[in-house]
Amino acid sequence: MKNYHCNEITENILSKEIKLSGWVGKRRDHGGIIFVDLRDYTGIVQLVFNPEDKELFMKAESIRSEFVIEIRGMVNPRLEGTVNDDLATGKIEIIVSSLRILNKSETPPFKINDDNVNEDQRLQYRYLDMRSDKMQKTIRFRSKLIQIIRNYFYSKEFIDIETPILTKTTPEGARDYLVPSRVHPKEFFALPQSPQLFKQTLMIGGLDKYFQIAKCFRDEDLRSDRQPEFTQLDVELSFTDEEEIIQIVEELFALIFKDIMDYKDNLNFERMSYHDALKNYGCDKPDLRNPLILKDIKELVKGVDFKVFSDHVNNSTSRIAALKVPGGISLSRKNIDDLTEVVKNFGAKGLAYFKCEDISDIENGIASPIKKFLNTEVIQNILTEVDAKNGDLIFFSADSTDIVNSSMSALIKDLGSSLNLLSGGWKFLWVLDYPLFEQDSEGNPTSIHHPFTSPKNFNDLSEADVYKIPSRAYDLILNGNEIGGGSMRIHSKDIQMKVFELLNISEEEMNKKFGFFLKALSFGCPPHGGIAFGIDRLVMLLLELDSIRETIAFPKTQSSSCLLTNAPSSVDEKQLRELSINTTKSIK
RNA sequence: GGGGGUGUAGCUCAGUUGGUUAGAGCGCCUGCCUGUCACGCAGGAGGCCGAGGGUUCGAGUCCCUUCACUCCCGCCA
Repeated sequence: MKNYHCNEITENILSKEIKLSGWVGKRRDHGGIIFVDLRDYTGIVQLVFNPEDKELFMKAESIRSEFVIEIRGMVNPRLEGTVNDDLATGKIEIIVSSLRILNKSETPPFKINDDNVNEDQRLQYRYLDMRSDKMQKTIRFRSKLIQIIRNYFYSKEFIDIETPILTKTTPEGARDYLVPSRVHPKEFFALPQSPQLFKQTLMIGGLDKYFQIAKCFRDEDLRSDRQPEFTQLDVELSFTDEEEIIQIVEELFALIFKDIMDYKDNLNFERMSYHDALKNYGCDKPDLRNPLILKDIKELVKGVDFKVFSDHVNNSTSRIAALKVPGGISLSRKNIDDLTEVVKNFGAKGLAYFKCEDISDIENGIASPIKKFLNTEVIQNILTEVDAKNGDLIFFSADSTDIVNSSMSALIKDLGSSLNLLSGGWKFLWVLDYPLFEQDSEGNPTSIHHPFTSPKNFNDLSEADVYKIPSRAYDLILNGNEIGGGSMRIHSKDIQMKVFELLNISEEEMNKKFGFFLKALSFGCPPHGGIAFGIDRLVMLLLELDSIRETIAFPKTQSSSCLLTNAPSSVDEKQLRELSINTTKSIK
């Protein structure tokens, strides 16, 4: 006899005897008749226990929530007036003839599909949480996504290669998770932050088209979209260029959206330079669904005797920007105070604004706490620059370029969602023309992507201003979230050494850390490039989930612990001795 | 490393200016109930108020320390 799933029980198999197994969702005992909602991952079906069979009925009285049962019974149409339209199987029910209790269950700490349970409870009892419709849907979606990705790359004759999890520590970048070597006292493996050097080495090894669904590890602080171990789609090709990689990726996303997103329209991939992204949106991952854009007004406030502006007018590392919010006049004092807190988070000192009540009358029609510092001509020029209309609110930010950009992009993001300004569904954006380097907090050059990214032209490396050297990097942004990034790589040892040199890495240091790779580059490395995507974050975006933890079966909490297993945990002295390890902090 | 929020029954929460025996809904247990599907009715059990310290005649409530969870900044080549 076939073992059915709950959603397979339909009016097509009426009066047929079937076998069904699953979990008890809910028992409704009416004394003379018992109803049980039987649940599996496909849905719920109602079982009916009648009192004629005394033994069966008594057994049914003993079952409780989350018992695992197997039943045999007859599929019956429901009596008139007892049809449940809220249930997919609400037109039928199963008259049970035999019941096997396959396993009992403790009373669960929370109901399976209760969506009002705190996350720490759900993580502690992840196996119960997983029985919920939402988790089932997410985890199965993730599996299908990975299946599509694998099939796509296999069909394009890419090969799937596993790279090591125990590998060599990579300096710079994120902190590594370290694994002590027992055989080599005082030496450590590191878990990979990404398979970057291995995949490039594969190219040198003549494995032209590589992909991997790779686990990566970074020992940094967590966020709602960041986990210490995560899964990356990693791709690398030889004898290729940016356009080919972009085309491969766009084709993949077209397939994903068609197959599992139920999306009929053609996807539209826009392109924007890094420079334009920062200028218009203050960040390199703009959300194109958001209509708000920044305008530079430094030139317009040159002669203004107002310290907030004048401090930055002649500073080349400062920016003065205006942000017009159409209809923003309706924002209350409280709203604006809250937004001020948002920008203060990013180091901004405050948030000045104009309320445009009547732009034809600058004397009386513009309300602003900073109006007294500005003459009519300056105000008029600003209104013209942002193309203000009556009812608009204009925010101002003046500070170092970094602070203006980060605070104003946060403001744009906040206003976009709080004022419901987002429109247009799925917006993909390629950000191109990144510089090779940016300045770190100590004023030294650091790679925007990673030090293996190729400069646009090799002789660009002799450019006097290192921050102007263009690179061959590209990022893919979806609705304001970075989902993938890649580049054409350096394939010449000399260029690679030159880039290390510009990053102030001594020859001795580069040989110690990357010697194996520099040597490999010298043995006929083909031109190559690739890209990588964060799978967890992609699932989160596609399913519009609040946190990356929802996409991972067994995620870590914000303090990088696992509530299910209580990892990490202390270890025996004996284990430590074997590894030649002394701990410096006492165990809590 | 820094800032914000939360922590009271199994779950989700309320708890006033410090003042008798700390509450509710759901869940759980017992009994009754033959058409429910948020079943109904009656009764019942269940609390180191996250932990430690302090102020006070008296602390869930005030103060200090600490832990856990969470959001954000830094960080994440």
